[in-house]
Amino acid sequence: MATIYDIAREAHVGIGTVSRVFNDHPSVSEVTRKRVLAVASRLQYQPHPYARGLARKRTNAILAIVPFFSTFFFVEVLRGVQAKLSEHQCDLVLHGVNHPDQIESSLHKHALRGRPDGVLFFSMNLPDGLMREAKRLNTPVVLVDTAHEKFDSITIDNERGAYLATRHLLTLGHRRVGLLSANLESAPARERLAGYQRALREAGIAIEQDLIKRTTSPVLDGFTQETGYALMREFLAMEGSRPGAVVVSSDIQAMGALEALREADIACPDGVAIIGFDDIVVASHLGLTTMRQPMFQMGFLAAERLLGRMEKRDLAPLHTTFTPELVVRKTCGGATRARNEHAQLSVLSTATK
Amino acid sequence: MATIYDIAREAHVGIGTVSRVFNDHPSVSEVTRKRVLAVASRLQYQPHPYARGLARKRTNAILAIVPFFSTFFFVEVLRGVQAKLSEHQCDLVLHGVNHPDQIESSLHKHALRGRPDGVLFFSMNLPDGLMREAKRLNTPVVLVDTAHEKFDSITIDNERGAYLATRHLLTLGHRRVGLLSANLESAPARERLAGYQRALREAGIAIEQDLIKRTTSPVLDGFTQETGYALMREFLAMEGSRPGAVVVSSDIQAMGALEALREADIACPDGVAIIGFDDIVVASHLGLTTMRQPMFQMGFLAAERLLGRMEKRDLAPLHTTFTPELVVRKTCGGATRARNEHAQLSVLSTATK
DNA sequence: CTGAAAGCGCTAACAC
DNA sequence: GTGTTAGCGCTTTCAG
Repeated sequence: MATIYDIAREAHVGIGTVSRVFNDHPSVSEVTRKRVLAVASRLQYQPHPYARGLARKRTNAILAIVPFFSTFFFVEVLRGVQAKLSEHQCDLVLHGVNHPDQIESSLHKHALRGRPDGVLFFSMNLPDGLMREAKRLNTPVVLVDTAHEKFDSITIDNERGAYLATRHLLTLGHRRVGLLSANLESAPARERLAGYQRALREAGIAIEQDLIKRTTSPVLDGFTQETGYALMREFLAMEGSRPGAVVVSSDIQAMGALEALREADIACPDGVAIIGFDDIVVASHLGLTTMRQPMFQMGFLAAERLLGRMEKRDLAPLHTTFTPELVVRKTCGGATRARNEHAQLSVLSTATK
Repeated sequence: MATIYDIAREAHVGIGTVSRVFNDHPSVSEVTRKRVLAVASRLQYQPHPYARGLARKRTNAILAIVPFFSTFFFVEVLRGVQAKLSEHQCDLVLHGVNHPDQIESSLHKHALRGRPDGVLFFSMNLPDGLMREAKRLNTPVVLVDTAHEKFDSITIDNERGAYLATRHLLTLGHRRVGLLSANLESAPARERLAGYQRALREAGIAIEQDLIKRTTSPVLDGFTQETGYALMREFLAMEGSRPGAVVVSSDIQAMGALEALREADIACPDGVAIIGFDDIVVASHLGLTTMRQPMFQMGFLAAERLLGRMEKRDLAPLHTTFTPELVVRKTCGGATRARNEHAQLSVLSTATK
């Protein structure tokens, strides 16, 4: 591979000039600039990113730490991240975590060893180790789908999402609506519970504990198809007092719930209506009415914010919350939504605290 | 951040010695080694990967070019890739491609600019541009889920998979088994068709063109839920001559097919049996009997081979084929498979050609 | 505007 | 064994 020396020699200029040309430095005459560029392209010159990184003291790489266990969500977000990053000649290095417990250990070995210019941390509780390292190295971090007061974050308003989901059901005329929750140890699960309760309260409907089913399973905090199935069976076992509609705290659980209904031979919108949360890819295949999270946008914004933070590090952390958007399909009855469901901006608020 | 100079000074040794310590060079006395290590850990020293890369003339990064549109598959494979890579202190940089057409252009801007030590290329036809660049830079490439005679590849034996799927149905007693195919422009679709036909021929069953439904849709080569739905409806419209079982060329299409059945109120194993292909995550949720592709293993092996290739570049390309494995669930009737379905080695063959 | 020179942090010969 | 030195390819003063 050609280096600046090669092209400097052939273009009869100094290496400094070559460097300036490739850094859009203003003080280079148009003629020499062209000459340099010509030689460069003839020699198929490409700046060496590592040499550049060494000299500039940055790597032009951002690290994404993602949970390999929640595929649906993070891949979509990553698309958004890359969309933004590719505008900036920036590499995306991926570090997948297979299990939350494994974070601390795997992180220390790998994570910041590569000295990324910034870090995107997804969906998990920010481990102390990472936090300390990031502070020590002064590496900007933006949190996605999780939060911490000391760092920028992009999150979903779970409370409001569940509130809207519940309201949708109420609007459709349901009075007995249940909540199929997850493990309340998890913050999203708690927030979604709160939204459900608020909607009922506002509608003047008493909250019945029997209509709130939850799990203590630690596996993915209960956000699994299995718990969805099991908890729906509990609802079905209620016989006479069974709810006519159920807010399910995730699409993946909704899949299990739907299976339980199918097994029990209960029609879905008619026997029991169901609304999910997330809008994972298969939701549309299943005709699942659900609350969409604007994943691509979240990723895009996350990358944007990280890039921005790399410039101005000392501003107070910014916290942006997206509101999930209702996507009406078949599992609740009601109108079918128009086909073009994409690309709607749904920012609720960005707050500094 | 501390550098080798800092630690050399404090440990009263030369920088060469420090370097040797961190490269496990044999000729360092145990005492100085310990002293150096002590100082290093006190100063929280971490070798700078870029400086190291510059000096060693390699980046310790491998590039994965993945199709962002076939999420299910590539994330699983990536897990395998990372499992292997993490044994080698090697970064995984991700480049997602949103649409096959976009490869050439997006690649030239981004791909090898980062000078990865190796490239993993997924599921798409190897673009000429990439091929030339890789040859020019002498960067090893291994192909995953796609092949090219000049490069190593890890693929799935689609013909055999479809053959086994069809045989499963025949074993279950079906005589009229249909094939719900995709766009035959795509190699996997053609290979799966071939396997289906071979199974019938071997069983002495005449191949009826009416029992082979396909699409000409260019969208993802027809591997979509929509075509599955549409083609299954064609089968259902056959009335009297309708097949009792259908081999579907992908799980995603099988989802559509199942929906068509549900709509038509036809029971699944009993009215029409269905077998899919891929074993994407949701297959188990749906109780879909299917042919599993050992994705994690494929990724692991791909990384292993790439790492190996980085050592010995000049051997003839190796082509490894995995055979899909039958996973019996509910959509064909028959025995339910044991729960522990993971981690079985299912290599068929590695060939040099 | 442009050339020369001093690093960036580390590896790898090369002497001793 | 260990210190010294010359790069790796590029950026960035500093003169001119």
